[in-house]
Amino acid sequence: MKITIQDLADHLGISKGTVSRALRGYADVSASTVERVQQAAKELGYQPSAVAQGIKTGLARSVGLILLPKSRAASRPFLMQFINGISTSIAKHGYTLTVATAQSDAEMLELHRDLFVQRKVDGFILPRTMHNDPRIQILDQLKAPLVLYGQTENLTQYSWFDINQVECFRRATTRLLDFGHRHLAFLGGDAPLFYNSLRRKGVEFSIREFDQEEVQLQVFENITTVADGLECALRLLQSSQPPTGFLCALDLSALGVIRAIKQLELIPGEHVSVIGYEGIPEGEFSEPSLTTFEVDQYEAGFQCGVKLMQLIHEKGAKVTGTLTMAALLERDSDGPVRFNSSELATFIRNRKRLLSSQEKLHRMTEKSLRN
Amino acid sequence: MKITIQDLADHLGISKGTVSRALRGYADVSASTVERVQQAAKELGYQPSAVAQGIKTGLARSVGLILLPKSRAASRPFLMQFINGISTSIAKHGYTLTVATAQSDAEMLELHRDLFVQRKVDGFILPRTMHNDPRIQILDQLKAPLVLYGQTENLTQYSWFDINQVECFRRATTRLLDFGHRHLAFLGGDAPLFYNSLRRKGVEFSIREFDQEEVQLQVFENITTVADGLECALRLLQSSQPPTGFLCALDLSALGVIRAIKQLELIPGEHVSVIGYEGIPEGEFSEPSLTTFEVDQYEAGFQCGVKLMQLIHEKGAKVTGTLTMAALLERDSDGPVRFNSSELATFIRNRKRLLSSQEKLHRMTEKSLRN
DNA sequence: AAATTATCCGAAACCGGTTTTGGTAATTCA
DNA sequence: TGAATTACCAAAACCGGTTTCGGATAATTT
Repeated sequence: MKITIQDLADHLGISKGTVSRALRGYADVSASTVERVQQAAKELGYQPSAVAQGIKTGLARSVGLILLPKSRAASRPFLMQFINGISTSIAKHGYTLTVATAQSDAEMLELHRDLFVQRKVDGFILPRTMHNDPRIQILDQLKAPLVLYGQTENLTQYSWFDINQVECFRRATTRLLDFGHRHLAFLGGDAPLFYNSLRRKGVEFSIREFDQEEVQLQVFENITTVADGLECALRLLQSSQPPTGFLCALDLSALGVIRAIKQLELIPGEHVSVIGYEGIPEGEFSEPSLTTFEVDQYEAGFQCGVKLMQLIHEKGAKVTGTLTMAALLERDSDGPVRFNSSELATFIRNRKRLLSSQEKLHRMTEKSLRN
Repeated sequence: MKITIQDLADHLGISKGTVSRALRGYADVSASTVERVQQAAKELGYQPSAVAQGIKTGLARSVGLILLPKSRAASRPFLMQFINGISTSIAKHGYTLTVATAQSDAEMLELHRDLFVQRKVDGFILPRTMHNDPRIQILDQLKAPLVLYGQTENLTQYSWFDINQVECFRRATTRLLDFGHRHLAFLGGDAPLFYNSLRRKGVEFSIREFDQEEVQLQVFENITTVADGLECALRLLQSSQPPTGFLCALDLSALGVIRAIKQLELIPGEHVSVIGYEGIPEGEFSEPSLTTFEVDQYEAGFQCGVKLMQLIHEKGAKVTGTLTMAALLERDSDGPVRFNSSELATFIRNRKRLLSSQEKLHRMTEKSLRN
């Protein structure tokens, strides 16, 4: 069915070795033969089998990307763009992307090992780096080329690409401080992931830089969903010293904070400020729209692909690290401080009393109407 | 570096053929030898090279999925789950998923051909089926196994999986009709894609079923973004016969319609009803939240993978088609009709006059304040 | 005890390419 | 004109597996 190099050689009346050398561009083939072979290959639609090529070269011409979908409902809005970036950059080298998913951490490690040992991939891109990432340890043993999307403890040993998240959160925090906010809360994300400590570092750095003892910061971790953010903010806002500004490691938790603010009949961006990170599409449609950092996932994928190709192809290639910035989307969920923390606390208490008395009144009215 | 079958054979003092037969489970190997080989393979961490295996078996043990990201901003929130479904089902057969992206239709076709001819994949999953899908024509020539995610003209020739979108839109339409709406608009999506005609068919089917001449339906196509939906709805609502119910082929356009309604100072779900399709996360956070159909992309991917494995492995396997339902998420963007179309037109006209006079007043006040 | 059959495994062919080796014919040089 | 290159290509080895073939040994049957 499929045409092989032998078919092509027979058709031309030459040996398959010559066909191969002609197509690979060896010098010891006459120009006319090269021409004839290329012509015939095009006519017959011959393309060498990547599988057969791989056996001699030892390369599968594929890079691995292993995903860990937390739940069946999890959405990664920009996975498409990340994949697009990787695929676009590696396609230049005739590479394709092998994607697999694991349901647990253990399975994920096993998958990395198996894919490389079975020579299904020549290297890996590791997204969502963790502290002392176990994937790195395993791949190191196997001497598998890898590129990190994110940072880790030892940045000189591996190639990596990342957004300068320290700088992003420094800017976000300074922005709130400039707005006059003095009571801040940082809602961190997945604690084991490396990004979390970077984002917190940015917040702390900005506050230290601000050089004022009057700034209060409360730090929380593992606030990863809308529900988490909602619950956490609701609790904080009803405390005696509520924060007037929220710095959220994730857009999702920021959306939860906005919900909490509205649930307390306050206006996000006026009474309480919120800044997120990632630029998920929901942020544009929430009310108010979410101030956040927009991450270019295409670029991230592209750069990771480029770095991996270097590692695989350039003999003795140096590992490289790259930091870029994300764009701040100044939208409507933050602004100049209206109340300081104590005033806000009082406001919320009174508002609450008002609300409950309104409700009481409402219930009484309903009752009297029924009678 | 990497251990080969020959290394393992030497280590055991037997021939590599026997090692292979032992591991492949041939009957003509003694139980004790099988045991010894398996034991040694585990100890030395031997796993056969998929590349080398593929050359004899003719299989790459990979399935292809080629994506076409419309723009660098495009988000596919559930791609992760679709991939997860595919990967999970094919992993049972030792298969992995090869993902590539194309920037144009022509490049997409070329990629399908190349990946199969180069034997990088053994078959394809084709998402987003089109009318007379050119991918099918090309892959048919190559006799490449394929599974459609979506339907097409000839459903008996290929395996496919799809949501019963006709039924979904029949239900959505009947729901609006039951709510008392009589002037409806259908905002279709990408015209060349097959889903579009199915969704419209569902709307038309429901109206015919309703058996009432009084129902008015306006149909539009290529309304694929929030901006499209906004613009289209704004125009329709300010016409002399505005629809009171919008059926949107895509959640994104439905979000645009909601924006348009709010922009005219109307209340979505009260003055005008909107129903979407897909269940994107933004729909949950919009105000009001969007009534829509939730599509299980994991299940879709899983089923496509299962069907493709059947085609590749079961000799003379029959092609199969499967239809399932999506769940209706009854949220707040639709409800009982409040005004009929004429009343709504009057209401919008008056509201507009009111708004502009308010604005005039506002400007006068500002002017007098400045003086 | 001889003949037959089963069991087990080594040797070799094969898959579709790449790369090395070696030989012939044509060309260049002295 | 003869020797030394050079240009070109066929043949063969190789990559790491799978599968076929055939032979040696052991077990069973007659």
